[in-house]
Amino acid sequence: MAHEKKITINDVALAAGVSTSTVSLVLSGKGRISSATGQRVNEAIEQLGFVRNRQAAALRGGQSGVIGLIVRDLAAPFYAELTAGLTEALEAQGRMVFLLHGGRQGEHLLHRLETLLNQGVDGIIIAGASGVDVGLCERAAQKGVPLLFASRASYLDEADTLRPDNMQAAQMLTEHLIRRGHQRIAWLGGKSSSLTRAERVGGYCATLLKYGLPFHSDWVVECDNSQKLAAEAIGALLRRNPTISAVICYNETIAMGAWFGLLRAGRQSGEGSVETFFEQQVALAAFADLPENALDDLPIVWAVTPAREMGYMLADRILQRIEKTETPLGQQIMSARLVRQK
Amino acid sequence: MAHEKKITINDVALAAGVSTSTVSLVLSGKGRISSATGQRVNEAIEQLGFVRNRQAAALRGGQSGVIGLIVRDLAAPFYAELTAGLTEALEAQGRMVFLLHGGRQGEHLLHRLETLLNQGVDGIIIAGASGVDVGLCERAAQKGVPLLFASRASYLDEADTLRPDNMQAAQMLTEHLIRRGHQRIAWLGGKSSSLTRAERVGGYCATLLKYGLPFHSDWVVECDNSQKLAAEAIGALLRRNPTISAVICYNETIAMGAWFGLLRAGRQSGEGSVETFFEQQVALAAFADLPENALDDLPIVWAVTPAREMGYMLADRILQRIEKTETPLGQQIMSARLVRQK
DNA sequence: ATGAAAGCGCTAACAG
DNA sequence: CTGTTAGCGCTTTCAT
Repeated sequence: MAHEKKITINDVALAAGVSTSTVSLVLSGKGRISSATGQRVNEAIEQLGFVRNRQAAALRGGQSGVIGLIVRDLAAPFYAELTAGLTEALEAQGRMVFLLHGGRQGEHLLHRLETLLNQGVDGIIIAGASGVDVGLCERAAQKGVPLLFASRASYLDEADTLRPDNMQAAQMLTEHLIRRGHQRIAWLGGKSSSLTRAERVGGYCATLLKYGLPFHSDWVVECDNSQKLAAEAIGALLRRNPTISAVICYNETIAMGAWFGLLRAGRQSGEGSVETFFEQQVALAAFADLPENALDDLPIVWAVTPAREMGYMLADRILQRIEKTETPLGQQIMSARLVRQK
Repeated sequence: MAHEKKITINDVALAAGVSTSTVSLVLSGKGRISSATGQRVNEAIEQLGFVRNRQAAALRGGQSGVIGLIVRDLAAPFYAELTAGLTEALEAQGRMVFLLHGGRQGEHLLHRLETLLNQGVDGIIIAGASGVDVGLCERAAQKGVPLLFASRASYLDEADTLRPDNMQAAQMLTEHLIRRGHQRIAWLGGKSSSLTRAERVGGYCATLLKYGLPFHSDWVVECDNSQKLAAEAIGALLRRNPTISAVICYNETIAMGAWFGLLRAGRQSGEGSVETFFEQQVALAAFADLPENALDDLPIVWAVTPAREMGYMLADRILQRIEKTETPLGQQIMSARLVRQK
């Protein structure tokens, strides 16, 4: 392999007949350089096809142009979208992303953070951490590196955080059903240990009460994340409480399962009237992470978390934190969007 | 912000009572270091919580420990899984991943490559590029940086490539149906311009012929990627050709749509017998990217592309190329797995 | 087996 | 406005 000779600012300086520091100044646009010199330097850069070596820059103390991203689970659509959005936005700003995957464990997290810190990243984003110890924030603060969290619920109170507005999403969904005339609205799916679910159920419950509608704790059904189980659960629920006219589902899987369950329940009865009842009378609403165009085929109302835009916002926010040294920390929330069948 | 002092190999050297070069040697395991010294150095490292600064190492000429990854579309499950697998495997080897997103355009690709090269990455993986010009490979070769492609079909003939075995997957699916007694097997979905589809249809067709079964070009139906359209298409197909007993679907969306279509077709007829016929007699098979556990609820046989394992393989392969300077280029294919309802 | 010294490419004082 | 200079943290000959 014929390793090509690298062109450095020295070569550029030589070609432009200036010193290296002048080139550096032009590159970073800092010093007050005469436009004539700037011109000449830029021409030389162009001609030689010079690209600044960020490693060296970072080593010396400048910015590396790199943001570290620790993602809990890339294979989950929510995080994939978020990562896509973040990467896109950051690249548009001429920056790059260091990707670390699987940020479950606290201990590992600290080590990962350390790794990123030592790579000289300009900022760090942790997506999907739950129960973060303050050590992380302190460590980053010590190093003077902005640290930002993105999560699905409000785990972190003292850190700079972006998260979806789960309550708002649930309120929106519930209110939509109520406006459509539903009064007896049940909840299906999620594990009660989930904080995200707690927030959503909270919004659902609050909205019911706000409209003076009944809230029955046995209309809130826990369910593992499986279509099959959801189908069974909704069948049982409706058999026990035939007056329920709408069900809010915790996510896409539950919603699909619920829909199958309605079909099946209608069919099992063997009676046309009941079949019609279930299919036409029970409305389905659900939360979703997927981009909207994937959802347009089922008669379900969705509250979609705009994961990609969360990525954009994260990019904005981290850049802000990097540029302006003293940006106040804070919680930022992202509203969901209502998506109905076309 | 109180920027903490960084611990460098100097600190380690001081603490261990050796010179910096000794520490460096221990770190890279190169020089012949006495086990006693090695011990002492490692203790010091441990105690001080030292983490080696890769940037400096890379700058000086060592390895950066970083692999560049350019992904076409992170939000697509296939690439998300692949990226997850790759990142996981690479991290396990103490390496990191530079993520660039959106590698559609050739021109941008070259620029992105240049960016990565200038970050001092040890290797580059491009996932999802189609129609790559040779310039990329040459450029990487000039710099002595291994370049690896991952794609969904065999676009690239001269490069080091990993891709799924689309023909094998289609053969497997078709053969499975034939073994189950199906003789009249149709194809639904995909656009005829897709190379992936071409390879799959090829496998399907070849297997039919191999078993002496009929291949009708009008049993191969193109279809946009929408559940609704797929449902309509399968209805029309079966109406035109009522003897078809199995349908192979191009992907998950098509398969779901086809399934709905079968349900609907059965229902529309209003006759129990026809309903039973469609539901019980028409077998559905399909290609899928999703991890297996998401697929267990529908009576569909899946050929799943093991995207995550492709990520692992990519990691292996790039590391191999990095370590052993002269690894022959080559095409590597990844077989699909058959997944049936439990 | 280990240490001394010379940079990698760049930036940031400080001079001029 | 621009040049000089001194490193950032690490690896790597070359001595010892």
